[in-house]
Amino acid sequence: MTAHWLVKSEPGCFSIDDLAASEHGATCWSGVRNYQARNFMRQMQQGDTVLFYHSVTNPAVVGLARVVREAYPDHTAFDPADQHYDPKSSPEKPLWDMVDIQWLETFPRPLPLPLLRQVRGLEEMELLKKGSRLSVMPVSAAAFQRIMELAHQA
DNA sequence: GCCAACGTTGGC
DNA sequence: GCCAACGTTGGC
Repeated sequence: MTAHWLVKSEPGCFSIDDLAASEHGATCWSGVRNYQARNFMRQMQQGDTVLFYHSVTNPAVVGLARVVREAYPDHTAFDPADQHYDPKSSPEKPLWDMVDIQWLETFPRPLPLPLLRQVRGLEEMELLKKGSRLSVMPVSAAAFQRIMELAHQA
């Protein structure tokens, strides 16, 4: 059974265009330094679909990707020069994981956060909950369906 | 730019 | 184990 997820990224840092422009449209989703988000990534399976969300600037769900490699150690945590360096993680005892995701599509029209807040049936989405700061979260099959419909409405 | 909400750290 | 202080996220 395919599961559905949502990942957040600041477009100024890494946008869906950056993903699409990556080699094979794929990238490692590194830099996650939150246990809850990490644990969700560990549950991701190859082929799971991933909604791509732009945070901060024009917050919106902007496209779709899929998991092409399941969780493995995030090597950026080992590099003292990396922005996401974490001395508590080492190649011998990795603390943080990442997955690889691949671009599938950029929606013909992005779905802005204020719009999503108005959609009946999405009220329970983690994304829409007050104070939600999770950067990786599960999405129910129903919510996923609804969002895909909205994204492709004429 | 402001600030609310949240997670983490560290003193005790 | 508690909790205050701090840093970060992210909407507005």
